Amino acid sequence: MNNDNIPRKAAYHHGNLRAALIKAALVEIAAEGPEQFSLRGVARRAGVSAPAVYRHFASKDDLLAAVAGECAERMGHAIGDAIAAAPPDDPLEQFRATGIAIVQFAVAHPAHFRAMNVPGMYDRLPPEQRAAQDEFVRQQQAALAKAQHDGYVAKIPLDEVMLAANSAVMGLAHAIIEGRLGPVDAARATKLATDVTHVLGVGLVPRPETITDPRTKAVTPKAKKGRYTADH
Amino acid sequence: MNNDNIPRKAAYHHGNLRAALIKAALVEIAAEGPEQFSLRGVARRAGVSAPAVYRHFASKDDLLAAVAGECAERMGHAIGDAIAAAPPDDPLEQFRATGIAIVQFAVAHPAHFRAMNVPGMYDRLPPEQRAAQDEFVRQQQAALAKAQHDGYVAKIPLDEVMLAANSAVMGLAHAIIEGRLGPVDAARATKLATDVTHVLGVGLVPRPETITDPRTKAVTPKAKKGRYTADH
DNA sequence: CGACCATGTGAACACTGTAAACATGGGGAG
DNA sequence: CTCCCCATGTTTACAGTGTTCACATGGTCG
Repeated sequence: MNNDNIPRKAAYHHGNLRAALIKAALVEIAAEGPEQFSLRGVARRAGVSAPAVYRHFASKDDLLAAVAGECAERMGHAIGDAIAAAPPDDPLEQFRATGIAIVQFAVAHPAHFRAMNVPGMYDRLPPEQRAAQDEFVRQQQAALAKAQHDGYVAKIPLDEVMLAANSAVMGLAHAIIEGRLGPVDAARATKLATDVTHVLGVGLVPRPETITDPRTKAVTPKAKKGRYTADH
Repeated sequence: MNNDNIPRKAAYHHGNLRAALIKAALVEIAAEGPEQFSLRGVARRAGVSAPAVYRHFASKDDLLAAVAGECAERMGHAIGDAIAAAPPDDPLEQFRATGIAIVQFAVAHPAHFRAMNVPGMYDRLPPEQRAAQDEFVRQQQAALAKAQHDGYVAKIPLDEVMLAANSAVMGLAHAIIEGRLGPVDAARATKLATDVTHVLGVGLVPRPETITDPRTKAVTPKAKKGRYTADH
């Protein structure tokens, strides 16, 4: 994101420490995991003494928030690429691609993924990166809205679908990197993500007016213009 | 699980330290969160000096695994209760209830929930509690299988449905306790879980042979005895 | 009763995050 | 060009951590 030959604020003793620290933190966090992550370790890695970090970050948590922001940005790019690579005339497939991209990113960079999925991290994200993340969500939502408008998706409220889909994807990513599914390589991760989004997708395809309903309890989309009845 | 008046191994200096330590760790972890969790802190809380912990646990991680096991056991009980409270003749609703129970547990005890959802924790779980967790999964799967057999659930492979449903529930729980959905109280958590399981449920209800399909790309359940085609 | 061994303690080590005082050197004012 | 200032980095220090070792204690069993 920043070339060293363009010192935005100033070129100081180190060159551009803040950026170097974030970069060092990224490799430290990838090597040790976000829990073993040590401020002194990244300082060592950057060839600098520990308190120097405090000239650029208020605390260890602040540094962590910065790297989380960087991670969010990278994942955002991966997602953007996935959208771009999906069929441009198929918004549902675009939406689905975002989910698969997230799982792939998580399995490729588990530590980075976990670094940004930490309680309260979203609120602590640097505003710029948070905006980027919001922008991605907006894109995702737009694709889904278009898919729904084009008739690919049942008329369930958008935010509910978004929540369910994102929850499923995030949950799958967590399950994988927590090792609950055993060792999972990139190929298998893609397979699992495909399966999960497939199950979701089955639910999202609009259904005809009458459906086979063994009992009257379950979903009955007859009366109210396509809005299914919940049972609570 | 263990009454103090039944000292299984022996009654020693403290009474039953191991159990007391786990209990102390549970309140410590609930108060400080699983990252700030401090071995010395729980030792203090138990009125004992730090190295005493090492007579009962090999390391801090080992202690954490024990509390995670305790948490898993508690959540397992909550899930069991939820299944018992669901309509006994409605396996799909039972399955759904497990998901809602998980989200409710997560929002009620976020720190405990996070303590057991940590990379590699499942493998480190005490065998007994891991067995308990496996047993819960088995129950869940049985309910789902029965639901499918009874015609409530489309003929998607069971493990895929399990994965999708559990991913969605876990993802929702994570999203809530990470604060990405803003402040969420118990009532709202239940609402969200209901919504998500509802979206999923819509997908799980069997659909007739022919469906409204705007293009030929999407799901087309015609030929292969109910197995939908994936697109990769 | 007496010895043993499981259980708990105190001191110590390497490490961590963080604060305060001090050193340094590049860039702008004169 | 010179000089001073202030942003940047260092040294030292402190409290707290996980963990180990040598030692104290006391219940249990021969």
